[in-house]
Amino acid sequence: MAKIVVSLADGRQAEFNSPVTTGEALKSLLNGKLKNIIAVKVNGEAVDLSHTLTRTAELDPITADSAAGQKMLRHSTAHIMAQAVQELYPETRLGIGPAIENGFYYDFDRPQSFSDTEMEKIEQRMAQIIKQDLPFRKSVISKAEAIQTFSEKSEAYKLELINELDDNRLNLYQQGDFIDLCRGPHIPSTGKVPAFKLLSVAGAYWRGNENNKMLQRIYGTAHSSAARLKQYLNQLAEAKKRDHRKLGQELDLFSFSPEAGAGLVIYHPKGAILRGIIEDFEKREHLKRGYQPVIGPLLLKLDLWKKSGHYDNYRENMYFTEIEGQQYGIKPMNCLAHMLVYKSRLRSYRDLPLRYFELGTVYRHEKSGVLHGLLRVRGFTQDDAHILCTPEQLNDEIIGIIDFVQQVMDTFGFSYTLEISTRPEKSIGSDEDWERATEALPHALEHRGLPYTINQGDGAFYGPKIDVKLKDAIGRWWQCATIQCDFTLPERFDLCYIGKDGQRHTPVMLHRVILGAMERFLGVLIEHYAGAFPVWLAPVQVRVMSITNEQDDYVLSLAEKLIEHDIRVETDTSPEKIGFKIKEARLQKIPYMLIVGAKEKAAGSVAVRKRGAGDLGGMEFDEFIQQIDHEINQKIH
RNA sequence: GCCCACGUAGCUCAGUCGGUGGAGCACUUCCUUGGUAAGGAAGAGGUCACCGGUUCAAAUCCGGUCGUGGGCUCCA
Repeated sequence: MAKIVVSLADGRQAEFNSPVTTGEALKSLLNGKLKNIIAVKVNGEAVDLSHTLTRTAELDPITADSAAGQKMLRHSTAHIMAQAVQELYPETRLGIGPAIENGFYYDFDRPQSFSDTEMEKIEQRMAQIIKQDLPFRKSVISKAEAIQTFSEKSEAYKLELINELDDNRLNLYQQGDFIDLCRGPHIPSTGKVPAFKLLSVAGAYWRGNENNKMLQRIYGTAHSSAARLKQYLNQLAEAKKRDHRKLGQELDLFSFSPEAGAGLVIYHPKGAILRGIIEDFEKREHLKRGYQPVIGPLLLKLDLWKKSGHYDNYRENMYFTEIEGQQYGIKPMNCLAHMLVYKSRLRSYRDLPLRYFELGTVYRHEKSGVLHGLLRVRGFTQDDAHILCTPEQLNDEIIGIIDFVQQVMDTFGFSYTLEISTRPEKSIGSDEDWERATEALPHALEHRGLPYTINQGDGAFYGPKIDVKLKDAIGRWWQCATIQCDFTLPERFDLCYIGKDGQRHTPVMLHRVILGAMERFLGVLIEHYAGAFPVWLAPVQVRVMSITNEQDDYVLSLAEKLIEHDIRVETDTSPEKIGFKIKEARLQKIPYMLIVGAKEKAAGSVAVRKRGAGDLGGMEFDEFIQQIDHEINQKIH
């Protein structure tokens, strides 16, 4: 038999005359030290440390704190949790249990739901299993054997998975008496889990299909050390502090009222100002880029929604009403009125592209369980536009929108991810049009060298789309900007333009939003800045406060001057000590405090305190105005 | 919509075994005029989300409705 040569990337080598496990091979390469290594890549493929090498290979150790290692650690911890659950509650049947970002889950089918005390018991049993240091043993079996094994255990969900697999060689992993169907690889033994915690229990449909049974999903997390776990839990606690729902109340930006209805935002003065600032910014940016403002009605006749396809494809999300026997639909999208603007006269190819912009308020019937602060509501306002252009102009228009998105996101300091969503099952339009549109989108992104992922079957019913997603405080992604191709609606509405050839042609339409919904964007924005808005966005930019009530008149005169400079200002002339006034202004995250006592009043100056920087000392009033104006104009964040 | 949990003063939260509800902050009044993260005192504030049931008696137990939270499904 030929010699087996194993090597590491740094060139270290070892030779063996007979097959060895990867674990043994690594031991001899690393002088017996494996402490943090839980698996290994063999010629690029991740395998267990118990994997047997039969030929020469390059090894790349996977440590517990690497990305791949953490994922494996979490996946193995999911198995340990399943073992604990079945030992404690043998009537429980298994769903699936993968690693996810920052943790893992396992889905269980059990007649009773898991209570808090049961969760604690599960956690304790897991700790015991980890202490026992049971090895994860892999075995490769045939499909028939797998069916036999899981039939004996009455694991119907596992059987369903097995039956759908084409491969006749399946992997089983066993630790103690617990056996699971699993591709692997796993950590060598249960004792290699340094720190874990169960976090929550939630319902989850089997295989993500709402027609299937709802299972109980237990979420948990595992880390390569107790310190890392603690750090992660701290991070979660910190994230909660910047939750926009909490900040929205603390900063008096908005509220919801059960009396008004779920998912309907009540903007308080400061929230309304913030939104207004963003809307003003948006209007200017759109005008700069050749968009024309238009305004459509909130209700349109039902027949129009039938014509557009919304009634057939989007009815369950719409609200309807009746006026003098005539049926109306409340708009869930803004496109219809924009098409009516286009249709109001005959268009020439010389008119195109036409870019209609509207801060359009829409209402959608979202299922009650999905409502979520400002991030998912029933009434919201989109920074919506519809671009009508010739097919030849399509690419440039998409590129223009992508650049627009990039510039706006840079202004707010956001990073984001791009996704292309393709044709869904429920859709209208010809195969040919879908193909054309689906090609145009990646083309534009590639033209700008932007990375993206594909989201199969997640497009709108009328066309494919590019989605821009932003992250909230807890790490959830929310779709904000979206660019959607549409060849269908212009046809349905008989839109046309006269081409160079004197003939009628159908224009192409792009639906697009930049911020998406003002509500959602505000929510993400609040979390992004943790409520400490840059000066240009802050609802209150300056609070002027007196040291003693002797200076109240001076405070009021300063406030007047600031208002003349278009600075948003509040005054504090309460008979409190200055420390108390500062505390209150800090809690409101106001960017600048102007503190004036007898000294400043006499000199006509101000003492400036800046959020994050502290006491800046005395300053001439004009100097302060210059400084804050600069910050506002440059939109410094 | 589905699963689980929760709903007590404007806010954050106590409230034991079923026996007519408390604290801190905020608010009002008074005192205090103090130079960079909480000065002091008094007062007011509640149909314990709502509706129904069990009970001599319900914030507490049960059912329903509304709302909220964590998820699933679905979307900006």
